[in-house]
Amino acid sequence: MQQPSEPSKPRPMPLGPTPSIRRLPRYLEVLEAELAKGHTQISCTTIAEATGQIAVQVRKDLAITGIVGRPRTGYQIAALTDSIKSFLGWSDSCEAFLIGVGSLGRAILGYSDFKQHGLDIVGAFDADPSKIGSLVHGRQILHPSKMPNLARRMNITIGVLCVPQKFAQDAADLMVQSGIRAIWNFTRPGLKLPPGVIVETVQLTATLAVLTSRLKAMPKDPNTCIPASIHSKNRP
Amino acid sequence: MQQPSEPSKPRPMPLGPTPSIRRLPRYLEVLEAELAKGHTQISCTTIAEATGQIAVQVRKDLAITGIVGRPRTGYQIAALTDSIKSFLGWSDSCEAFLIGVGSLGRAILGYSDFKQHGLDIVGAFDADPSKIGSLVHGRQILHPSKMPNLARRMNITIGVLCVPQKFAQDAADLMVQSGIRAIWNFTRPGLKLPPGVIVETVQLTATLAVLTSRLKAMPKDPNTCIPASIHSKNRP
DNA sequence: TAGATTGTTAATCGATTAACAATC
DNA sequence: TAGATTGTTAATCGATTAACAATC
Repeated sequence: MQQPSEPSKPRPMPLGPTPSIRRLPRYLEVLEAELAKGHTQISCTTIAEATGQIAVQVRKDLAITGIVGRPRTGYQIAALTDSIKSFLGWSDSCEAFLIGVGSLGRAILGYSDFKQHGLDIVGAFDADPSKIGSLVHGRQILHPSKMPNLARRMNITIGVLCVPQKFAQDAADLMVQSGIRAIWNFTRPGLKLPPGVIVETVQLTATLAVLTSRLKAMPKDPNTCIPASIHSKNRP
Repeated sequence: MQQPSEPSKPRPMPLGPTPSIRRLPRYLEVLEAELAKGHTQISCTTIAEATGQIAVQVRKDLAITGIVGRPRTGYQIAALTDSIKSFLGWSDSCEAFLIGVGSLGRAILGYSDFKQHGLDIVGAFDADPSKIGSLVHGRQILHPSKMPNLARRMNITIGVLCVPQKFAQDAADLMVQSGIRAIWNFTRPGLKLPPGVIVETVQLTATLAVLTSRLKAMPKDPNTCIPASIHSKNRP
């Protein structure tokens, strides 16, 4: 699969299909659990069972990371973990800045798991004077005007955007000016950004829409989410 | 499209494809903005431009809600809004309970926008004795043991699951015992639930994986997220 | 060896996009 | 009327699944 014949040429880095990439973090969790059980090898069948998928899909997903398994034995857990992390850019956690320390920004700052998942938020910014200087989960809040210099000095390439909607475009512009090239966007989609800057927008309302519409479409109590009575299975 | 010939028969409620459903909330935002501008009519072309899509897709997406437009004029904004909200189950916001008032749970409780998006969190639970009784964004935190009775009394059908991973299955079981039939899950996927209970899992690490892997695959600075120098465009 | 598992090619499935007649 | 827009059928595209030879 990988042909390391010309290591000097800047190879066209494989992108990989989005659905596969989205499944990779889940596989990492399974690998960690299996390693904790004392196993060193794992097969696609095992991963598939643990994640509720079929083995072929797991195999295809793993293949995009460049890993090569062995028939009969499967994959070395350690090597597979490295391969996935390397592909995702999670080998060393990237340093990131966060702007907008409202309740969501605060929650993200407090979610320490991200450090294992490629993201280490090393700076937090907010324009609210009453917040500046205060500590939130160990980070001192700075004024956004400090971002450009600091980001360039620290070579920050990832920004987490959590400001209120009306400040979203300005804050994104500031990130771009600061040399940030990838934005994890918790504001609405539709930011105008120069080419070469990557955005991933988290739309919580999209998943909420799926949940509520499926609930509404359920066989029982079809037209409302406040059923007349939960127990009246067969009304006359 | 809609043939209201047999209103008494419990019609097989249309489900609709997930990608379309995920886009509907975004259209609602556009409709609200257009209404604020004083418009009463809107075409798919306009919605498509505002959301960065093509008109046919918007039309197909809107069609799943049952709305019928008029050639030349498009759709009545008010009627379209109602149709989307009705399809999503957002006409009246559903009352929901949240369990796990850590930093993420706190953020969700504080995010008042959800009330416009079909979700009104009217109860918050946490097993931590130091939290019980305290107010978080206007809700008093209760012990989880109070959930079953309260949920049945209030006919709660939606639960928001924000507990630490190790308590996830127990908390989900408690929700099911409480009569909750749809779970918005912020813990890891893989909850074991009886048939008929709907789960939507929010995997922030999945979107983070897409962001970091795309960044890693960018033409500039391909193999690291800490570039040697941002300004050295053409190194010799 | 036999059998489980891999990697890969082909078939299926579903969503997106294109094409176009119908309509206001 | 002419032209923009809708609803719908057909074509394309991409992802998932099935089938199978290769391998340890």
